Amino acid sequence: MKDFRHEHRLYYSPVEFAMAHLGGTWKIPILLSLRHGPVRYGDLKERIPHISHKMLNTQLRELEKKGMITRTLYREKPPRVEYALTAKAQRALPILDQLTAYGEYLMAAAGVGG
Amino acid sequence: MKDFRHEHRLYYSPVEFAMAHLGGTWKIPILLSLRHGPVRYGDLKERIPHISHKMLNTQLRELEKKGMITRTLYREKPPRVEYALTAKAQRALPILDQLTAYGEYLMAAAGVGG
DNA sequence: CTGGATCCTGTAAGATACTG
DNA sequence: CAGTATCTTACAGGATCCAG
Repeated sequence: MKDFRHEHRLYYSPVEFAMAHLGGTWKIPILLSLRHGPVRYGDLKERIPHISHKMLNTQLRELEKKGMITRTLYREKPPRVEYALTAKAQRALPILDQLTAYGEYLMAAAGVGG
Repeated sequence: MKDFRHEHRLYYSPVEFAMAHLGGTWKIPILLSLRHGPVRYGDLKERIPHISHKMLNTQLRELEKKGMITRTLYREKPPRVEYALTAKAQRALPILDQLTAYGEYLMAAAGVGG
């Protein structure tokens, strides 16, 4: 596999490119929280325990920029904003489910979380 | 999902636990390089472009500690060390293949790497 | 309600040089 | 050949305050 650049960053493999879209602490929880349809900012914040204000915003901006989610502003008062998965992100859902299952397997193997 | 601790670290979900075993820049390339059988340190270093001496060692130690790989020392001269996947890690291979495929899809969607 | 800006800390990760 | 130690830089992520 040949290296390639994208948005000023160097990648070494397709997996690394995929991880740039899914990796880190928060991207997967956010994507999973959107799997059943659009969710607004405040609800997202409630659904994802421990996420800080800043990280939720940062990650939403990144996911939007990468074309994984859409942002829709409804000009009401107070304003409402809804986030939703794009087709690109929906294609990742089966993998995320497998990652969840694998994580549960690892937890059992490590004897935690029971 | 209830939070849990493991090895002094706090996790919020099974996915996050799985990502601790697979995430970062180098763990997946290392695991994929071991998929067809044991590989020695030097060969591993050659097979994984751009990885530094230090990162290879650090990640190998981490993977070993997490029970994802085994380390076998052969007391020859010069000494030989072989790394191999454990059953736990082998269970991740299908997911890594899907991540590769998804990465290729994302690359095509982004118009890179062709 | 939604979002941005700033400051601060811990960890990831590269470069380099050294050891059995 | 395989591995360690040290130094340094970049970024992830938290706390807090400000704004449309």
